[in-house]
Order: sequence, then C-alpha cells, then structure tokens
Amino acid sequence: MSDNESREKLIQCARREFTEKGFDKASLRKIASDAGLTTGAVYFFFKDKNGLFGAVVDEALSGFMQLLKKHFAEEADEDPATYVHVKGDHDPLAEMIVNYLYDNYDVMMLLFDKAHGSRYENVIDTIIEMLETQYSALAKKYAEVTGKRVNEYMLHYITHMQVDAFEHLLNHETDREKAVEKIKPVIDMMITVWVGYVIEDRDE
Amino acid sequence: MSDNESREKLIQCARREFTEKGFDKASLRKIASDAGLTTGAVYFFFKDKNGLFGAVVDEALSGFMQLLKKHFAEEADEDPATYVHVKGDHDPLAEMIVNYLYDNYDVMMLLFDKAHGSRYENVIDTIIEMLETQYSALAKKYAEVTGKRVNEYMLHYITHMQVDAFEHLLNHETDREKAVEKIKPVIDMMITVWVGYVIEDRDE
Amino acid sequence: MSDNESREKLIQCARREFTEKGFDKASLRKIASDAGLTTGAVYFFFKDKNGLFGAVVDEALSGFMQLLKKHFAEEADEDPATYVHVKGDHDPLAEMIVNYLYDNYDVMMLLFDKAHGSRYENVIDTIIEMLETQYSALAKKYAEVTGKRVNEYMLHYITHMQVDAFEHLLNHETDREKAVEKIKPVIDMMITVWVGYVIEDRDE
Amino acid sequence: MSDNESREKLIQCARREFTEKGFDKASLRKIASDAGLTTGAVYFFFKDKNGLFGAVVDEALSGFMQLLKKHFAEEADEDPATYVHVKGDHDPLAEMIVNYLYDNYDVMMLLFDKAHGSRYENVIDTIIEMLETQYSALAKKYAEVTGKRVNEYMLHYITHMQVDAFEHLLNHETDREKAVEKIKPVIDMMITVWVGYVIEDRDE
DNA sequence: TATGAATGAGATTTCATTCAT
DNA sequence: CATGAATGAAATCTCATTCAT
Repeated sequence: MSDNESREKLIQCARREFTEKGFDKASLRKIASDAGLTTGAVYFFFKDKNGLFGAVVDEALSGFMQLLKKHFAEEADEDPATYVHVKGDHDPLAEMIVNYLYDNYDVMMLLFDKAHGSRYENVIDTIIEMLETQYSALAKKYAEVTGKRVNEYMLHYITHMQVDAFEHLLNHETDREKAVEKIKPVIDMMITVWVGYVIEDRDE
Repeated sequence: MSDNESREKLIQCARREFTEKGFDKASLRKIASDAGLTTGAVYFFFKDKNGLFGAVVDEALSGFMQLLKKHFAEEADEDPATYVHVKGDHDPLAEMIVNYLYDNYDVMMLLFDKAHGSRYENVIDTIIEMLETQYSALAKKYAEVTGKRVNEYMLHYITHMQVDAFEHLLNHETDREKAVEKIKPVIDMMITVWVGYVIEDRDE
Repeated sequence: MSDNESREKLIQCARREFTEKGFDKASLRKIASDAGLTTGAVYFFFKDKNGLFGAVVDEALSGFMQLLKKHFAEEADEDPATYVHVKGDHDPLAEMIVNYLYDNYDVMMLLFDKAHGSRYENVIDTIIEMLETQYSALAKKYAEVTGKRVNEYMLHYITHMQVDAFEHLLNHETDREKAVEKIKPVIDMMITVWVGYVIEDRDE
Repeated sequence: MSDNESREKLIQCARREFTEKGFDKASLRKIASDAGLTTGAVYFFFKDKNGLFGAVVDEALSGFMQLLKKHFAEEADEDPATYVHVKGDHDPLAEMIVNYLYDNYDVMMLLFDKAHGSRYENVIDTIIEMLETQYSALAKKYAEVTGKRVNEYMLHYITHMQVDAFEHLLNHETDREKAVEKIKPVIDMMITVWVGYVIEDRDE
C-alpha cells in the first residue's frame, strides 16, 4: 500500500474505534487489523496511542479554537457603553459555531465525550479557560461603565454552561437545522443572564 | 475478622481506590490487599466490581433521590397561578441539597465524576430524567394557567444545567459554607430563566 | 497444584532460563510455560521480573554477604603490629569462600555474569565497596603502625582483583577440589601484594 | 548526501547510541534518525546491527591488537637469562598502551563494557587468549633458564587481571595524565607477581 | 543512494474473575 | 468466612529486518 492510503485508513478506523469505545478502551490491535495492518504499522505512522488520537482530532480542534478566537477579536471591538442586548443579535454567531460543530460531528463528539485518558481529556476545561479569560476582560469593561461589579463565580459557571450547551446539543440533536433553531433561544437566555447575573448590583 | 468488619473495611478501601482512580482503573487486588484481604473475599461479599461500587454508593444515592422527590411532592402542591418568584425564595432548598451533597462528599463525587465504566455511569442522566419528568408536569400546569407554552428543549437543557451546577460546585468549592453562598444566586438565576425562557410566549 | 509446588517450579525454571539467556533476554513467557503455567501466575507469586530473579538469587546472596562480614569481624581483631604473612595462613578462609561459591554454583554465576539489566546488575560493585571500606580501615591501622602510607587506588584495584579472582575461578574451573587448590596461591599472592603495594613507602 | 558523508554520520551516531545504551538496547531507528536517515539506509551501508557496530569499532580494535603484538615481538627478543626486574622498567610500555586507549577512549569503552549481545562480546577473552599464548611461551623460556616451573592457572589469572587493570582504569579515571601515573605501580606490581608467582619453585 | 512502508514476533505487565478447599 | 492459586485475555509498545521503488 502506498501514498497515504494506509495512514488515512488507520485514521479512519481509529475514529470509528475511538467513537465506539472511548480513548481508554479503544484497542490499537483492532484499529490496526481493521485497517488490514499490524500494530507495528501504527507506530510507524504515529508516535503512540495519543499521537493517533491527535491525528484524528487535531485539525478540527484547532479550527474550532481559531473560530472562537476570531469571534472574540470582533466582540472585543464592541463598545460596552452602548451595547444593548436585542433578542437574536447573536444568532449568526450561534449558527457559525453550530455549523462548525456539525461539519465535524464525529471529531467534536470524540473530544467532548470520549477523550478520557488521552492527552485531550481536559480539552473542554482548556476551552472554558480561554473563554473565561476573554469574558472576564469584557465583563470588567462592562462593569466599569455601568458602575456595577462582576460575580466571578457566576462568570465561571455561565461560561461552563455555555460550553455545555453546545456539547449537550451535539449529544441530543443530530439534525443540524433543528440544532440551530434549538440553540438560538439558549444563547439569548445566556446573554440575558450575563447582563443580569454576571454583572450584578454592588449592594448584593 | 467478623462478617461486618471485613465487609465494611472493603467498602471503605474501595471508596478510597475508586475516588483515586475512577471505576475503570481501580484495582480490586489493591482494594482487597489494602483491606488486609484477598481478591477472593471481594467476591464473597459482593457480586463483582460493580456490586462493590454499588455498596459504596447506593445508600447515599438513594437518599439523594428521595430528597429530590420529597422536594417535588411539596412543590407540586404549590399553586402556579399565584406563584411569584422572589429573590432568595429557594435558598432553603438549595441549602438542603448542598448540605446533603457535602455530607456525602466522597460518594457524590464518585457518582458524578468517577463512575465511568460502571453501571452508574449514567446516573446523572437518570437524575436529570427524573427531574425533567417532574419539571415538565409543573411547567405544563404553569403554562396552562398563564396561557403560555413550554419550550421543551430549554426545559431539558436547564434541568441539565441545574444538575451540573451542583456537580460543578462540588468540584470547585470544598468549603461547605462558601458553597451555600455561591449556589444561591445560581439558583435564583435558574428560576428566572425557568419563568422567562422555559415558559415562553406563544408567538415565539 | 498446591502448596509451594508451582512457586518452586517457577523458580527452578527461572534459574534455568536466566542462566541460559541472562536477565534481559530471559522470557517470562517461556519460564511460565516451562513450569506449566501462564505468565499471569508469575505475577501472582512475584512482583515482577526482578522479583522473580530475586527469588532465585536472594538467599544465596545474603548468605554470601554474611560470610564475608563474619570473616571481617574476625580479621579486625588481629593486631596489625604483630601480623606477619605466612604462606598458606589464609587457606581456610579461601576454602570457606570457595566452598560457599560452589555450594551455590548456579546462583553465584547468575549474580556475577547474568544479572545485567536486573536490580542486581551492580552487585559486584556493592561487594567491592563493602570490602574496600573494611580493607581501607585495616590498611590505615597497618600503615600507622609501620609508618608507611596507603595507596588508595591500588587498594581499590586489588579489592577488585580479589573479587574477580573468585568470579574467574567459577568461570574456568567447575571442579570444586581443583578450584580450592587453584585459589590458594592466588590468595597468597594477593596478600603479598597487599603488604607490599597497597602499603607503600612514604617517599614513593 | 555523498556516499561517505552518510556512512560516516551513521557511524558517528551509532557510536553515541551504543555508548549510551549498549549494543543490545541501542536502537537502529534512533541511530538512523539521529543521522537524518532511515533504518533502510543502515542496511544499505552495513550488513546488520553487528556490522554497524563493527564499523564503529574495528579500526581501533585491530590497531590495539597490533600494538600488543608489536610489543611482544620486542619482548620475545629479550634474554630471560639476564633479565632483572627494575622498578619502572615497563613504564614506557604502560604509557604507550594507556595513550592508545585514551586516544580511542569511546571505542575502547564500547568494546570493554558495551558489547554484550554483539559479535564482539567476547573480545576481551580473545585479547586475553592472545596475550596468554605469548606469555606462556615467554614463561616457559624463563622457567627453563631458572630451573623453575610455570603455574599455568596463575598465568591465566594474571593475564586476565592485567587486561582488567586497563579496563578498570578507563572506567575510573578520565584524565589521561593521572591514568598514566596510576597504572605504573600496578604494572610494576604485576611484573613482581609474574616473576614470583607465575614462575614458581618446583617443590610447591 | 536511499526511502518509506510494513511485518511479525516479541516483550512485560495488569486485570477481573473463578473455584476448590 | 475467606484464602490461595491460577487463568486467559488483553493491553501498549519496541525492534531488527526486508524489500519494492
């Protein structure tokens, strides 16, 4: 077998096996033999089990991270003094994210639910941390302008909720169109909460 | 060693091992030898690995389920026509739950975070389902009275988030007093969301 | 199979395999299957490969160490001021050591030549260090009395030579009686060297 | 890369890897990749792992053998009837050998300590055998002249010890100058032993 | 002059589970 | 009430070597 045929086949069989059993219980033997190869071959193409998992997952993951970062670059330009939440104003963003998620359905499920034991097992925490850092800056700006203050725990929890919202969606709705419609009110709700609970009155 | 002594020791050592390594990676050999016994003894007292896990976990779990059910029996008696959300009105409930959780800290952590691979790995989903059933009935009553309608997906998601809120708390705050204070605004927020987003206007 | 039968069989097969292939290349699979058992059984009886090697070797080794220590306890009582080397005066000691070595022929060969990769791979260095410590004290006493000084490097090297002498004997002479006769002049020679080269004139 | 360039690089990287891990545990993959090549390349330039080890080692080894042989050609010309051991009379020889050893430090270490598993694992025995043959002839001449006899076992053992002396030196003294000074009394001592114990009185 | 792909055999270790005693 | 012995299956990983191109 030449070119990248074997490598691709390995990745493809790995995706299936990881999806079925999760990182820990996935068997390299099975992956290899499904691909018509031996375990040794896996170690020719990849450093180890984690390396193989990475090959399945890396591209989609870094794409996702970039998507989130790009969004924040834009959001950071907004003026908190004049921003007023209008229902539906974040729909395009929600749609973008949902679309990305469903374009990479298998892999995102892998990362969210099946990565336990792998070097990616804390990927969600990483995402949350990144978001939180950005949100925290945003919140401070907003609090300053409005003379209110930031509830840091609520901020952290809401960030968590937000990420969970997408993970939850992926797990419960396979149809992309329906997913988009379902997530919209959730995002709206979240922004309301953001404005009302993350930014709280000083006397509370 | 008398009957109960060994059994209790086994359970106690199992709790430690499961907590450290999670269900899957916990070693029965180690549990047994920590307890000064052999693996065979485990199979005398318990059916298998899952059975041992159950012995560690069952009591606290069913207590928790009953706590939730009792709460709902009371809540169901409320008249949705006259209920108005007042900040802090659910604080006693939140406190009860948090107290229960922290009274059974180790075991609840086990159930929430370390049960992967065991017969309890979906215990959170079970709890969510139960809550959802109850919430759904409540929501329908409320919607009927107010002439609005129920957003079922939002209901499901919020229920999920509510359970997550407690799991999250357990993971991030070891001090019980602080935990109580932290969860209160979260619960308030949730009820607001409930009233405003789970029960939505008909024309949405 | 009951009692210690299996354990003993395992040790016996391990001795053969280690002797044939050395620690590193010895195969646990082969040892187990030679003993009519599975590899798992090895791990029931022993901690790991090193543990099994230890089971083969430990008793004879610690006996040897004790033999050497006992000898030194006696030697240390000698008065260096009055000691004069007489040919053959160390024959009984030599004989004792040779006898011990040949009583434990297989195991001593294992330790001296086949332990590479195991936790015993430096056992000879350990022996040399122990001897050197004792010899060094002896030499200082002797040097003080005679007004000469100790050549530390020569001391170290001679100690090494001495240990090698026995290792060499084991490797080249299988007959115990002949071994005893061969080692005697070597020991005599060594003591001469000791007196003449380890303890050297101050102006050298 | 030109023919010799790759070959040389391979040899150089092999020297490092063999030195670090010993023959057995050295990895051809690593050697090749350190050299910027693939394992296949190793098999283009060398027959196999042993062949590569040989390429690292052969030149210095045969140089060493020739050095020893040349020395003996000279020594054999001496007249045993008139030879009297004078302290320091072998210093130039010792210096020559030490110099050669330290000029080829890495490779000699490889041969003495790291060749286990390779076709050179008995190289020291080969050297000893060669020396022994020569020494035996010398000893017989000397014994004849003096009317004494040869203790063959002592001869063998001393030859062994002599080789060990150099191996030991290499292992314990990295500084060449100091090494020269340390080996001199050892060589003196050895000749004394030679004259007094290898050649022994008939009635012993 | 090399590469890249792949094999096939092997290594040690770990584990839940069983069962006669 | 519990032990002690053992299985059998699986796991990841490493390696020297081969060979078509």
